[in-house]
Amino acid sequence: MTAPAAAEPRQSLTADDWARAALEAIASGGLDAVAVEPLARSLGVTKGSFYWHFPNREALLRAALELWERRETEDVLARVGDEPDPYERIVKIFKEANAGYRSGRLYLAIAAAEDNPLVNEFVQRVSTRRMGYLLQSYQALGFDSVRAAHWARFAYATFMGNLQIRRDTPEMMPTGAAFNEYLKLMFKTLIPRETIARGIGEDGLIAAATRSQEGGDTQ
Amino acid sequence: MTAPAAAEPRQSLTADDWARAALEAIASGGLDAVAVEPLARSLGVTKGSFYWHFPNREALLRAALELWERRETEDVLARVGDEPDPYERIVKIFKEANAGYRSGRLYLAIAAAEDNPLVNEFVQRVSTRRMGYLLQSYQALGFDSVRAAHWARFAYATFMGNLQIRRDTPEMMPTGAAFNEYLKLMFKTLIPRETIARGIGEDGLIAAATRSQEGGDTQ
DNA sequence: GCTTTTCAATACGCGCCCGTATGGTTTTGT
DNA sequence: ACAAAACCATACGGGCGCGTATTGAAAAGC
Repeated sequence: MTAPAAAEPRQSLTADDWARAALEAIASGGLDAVAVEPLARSLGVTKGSFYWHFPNREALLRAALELWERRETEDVLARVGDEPDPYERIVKIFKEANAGYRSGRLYLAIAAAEDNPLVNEFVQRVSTRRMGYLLQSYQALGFDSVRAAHWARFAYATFMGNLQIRRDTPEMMPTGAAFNEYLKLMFKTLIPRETIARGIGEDGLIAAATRSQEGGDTQ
Repeated sequence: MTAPAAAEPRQSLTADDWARAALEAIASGGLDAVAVEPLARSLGVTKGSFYWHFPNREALLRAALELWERRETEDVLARVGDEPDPYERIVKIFKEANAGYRSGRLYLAIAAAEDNPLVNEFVQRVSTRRMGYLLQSYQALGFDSVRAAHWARFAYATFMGNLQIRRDTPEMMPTGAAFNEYLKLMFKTLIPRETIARGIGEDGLIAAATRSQEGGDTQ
């Protein structure tokens, strides 16, 4: 613990190395942690390197956000893109989002700087795309677009909130079997699959919602 | 638009004035916006004033957080503390949290800096207290503590997520009648009434619950 | 009336970050 | 082998925020 340490620069840094480091910095220190000199130190180089790869700090920020957006969409697509069953698709999205703590933190950290117009632009796109998946899935479950939008928003809000809870008050989150129970409860509640067969009426929704709590909750 | 403008300092500033200004700053610029010199400018004075009222920046931050915690608990207590019906209590918490956009922004801004130990301490307390209300309410609805914890967490996550959506992608949030529909959907889903009839068996509660379904009044 | 106390302006040094300028070293092409 | 390009170090000026020191002026106490 003598100095901030310096990872040896294997060969020669690329712009992408800087972008990755910037994302790392955001995840653990927020948007303001994207500072040229500290990043240079953590990469074991000096500013001289940076200003060869980028014209200024904002360019780095943009590169980092682009990397983030790419990863985000690729990941989601790769994991749930080919799932045919809409129910399972929603489940996968949920689990994926609830499992990857790291990416969750990153999302929250970036979203926290939504006042920055550049950041806001990216958050907008990523959020819209994610919500789009959910919307499609709920429509595939048989909901008309209005109700699908409500349920999709509901589900999205819930998992965003879970991320927040996980970050801010981890003790509130159950672990092990209890966590699985919690997940199951949310699935049953947020994905009323009976609605498809039963036709879509107000009563159907209520039935689906209420029934969700008495199902066998073993394991 | 010549300078950042300066609100005239009515009389003489108090420590509380500074704390209020600091909270304002957090709401619109994040934790880092709590900076002595900028705040002094916005208050129409100089640092000389600040360092009479506070020993340093951290003291201001603490004062702001204390003010926040006080407001937060007072507000919640004042609005839903005396509501006897647990169903209505949950509804009120939800509506309150979903209506006050300002306080929501503030919460998110503060929580975004949970890496700061001081901040984390306060977030912890406020979150725990809020969650406590929900937990009690669900227990009053007839759930055993495990299930009540699950439902409370679920509801809390959902409304935290709604805050986030409202801040980051406001277009996703419906307005007017559609918003009331959305709220109703969440109420019906997150506050299962069946348990009331099964558990406590108070007819009055059921009446109150059904009554609340039609009075959607949250702009 | 005069002294304290209260509140605030001004001036200074420090640290940290940005961006530029300039030069140095290592690779690559031929 | 030599020039060009890629990559990085060092040094500088400027901005901005923190904290201290010192002085100044209005209100309160006696």
